[in-house]
Amino acid sequence: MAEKVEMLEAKVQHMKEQNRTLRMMLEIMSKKCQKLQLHVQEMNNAEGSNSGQSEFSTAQKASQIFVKIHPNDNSLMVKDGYEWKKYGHKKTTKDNPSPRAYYKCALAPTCPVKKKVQRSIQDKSVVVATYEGKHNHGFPFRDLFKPSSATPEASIMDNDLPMTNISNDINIDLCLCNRVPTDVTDKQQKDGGSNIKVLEYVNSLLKDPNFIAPLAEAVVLSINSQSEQVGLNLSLGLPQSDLSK
DNA sequence: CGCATTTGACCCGCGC
DNA sequence: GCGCGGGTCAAATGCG
Repeated sequence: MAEKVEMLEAKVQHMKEQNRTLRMMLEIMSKKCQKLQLHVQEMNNAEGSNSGQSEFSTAQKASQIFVKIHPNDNSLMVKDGYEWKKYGHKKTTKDNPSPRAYYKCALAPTCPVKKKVQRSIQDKSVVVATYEGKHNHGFPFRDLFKPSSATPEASIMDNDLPMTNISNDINIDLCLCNRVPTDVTDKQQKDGGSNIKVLEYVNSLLKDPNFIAPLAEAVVLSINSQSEQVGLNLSLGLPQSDLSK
């Protein structure tokens, strides 16, 4: 009996820790969201003074992400949580001798989103994924956090999305789920030991699917509920996902 | 057998 | 008008 009570207490303690971590993350996300709102306001003001310019549309603009892969990996597959159907391939292109693959979003037959994937001409261990269009369906959370969808070697390093300057931190934080523990960036190394411990703890939590899926959903819903006030819709570090539909 | 991937052919826009 | 190159289609192929 006493053992059971101890076990339950331990569980409660564990849940409390998880809760605290979740709250911390939500707090951080809220702060970032506030920064984002400020930046959007600045952008809107700037656009207003630029009356002659055409309207900015993220749906029309192609965005790029850079994904580090294993140098021997020739698959040109970029795991970003969505399902993609390959519909074309080019052995070489004029500006880049590496093969290029063409993908369509396979999650919805009517989804217009396309993706081009090609190795970077500068760094062969990096592939450049170019996204065009906007998803007209929700984001597949389960697929994103399925172990099989997180390529060990692949980690999103940087992106050139329209929101890069203002929400890069958000992207990097949430993309940790795609990282292996050994994949420590320079930035993380500079942060010192305490951050590494936090990272280890976060990694242990990230291995628990029962924790991950509700966490991600809660975080994104929280952000989006705030973002709706300024007409924004954030993604999990991914280009132009549409979570609210 | 069904589905995903591969790959050569074809289409179309653009520059000369 | 022609050639080139990027993008797409669809038959062939491979795999579970």
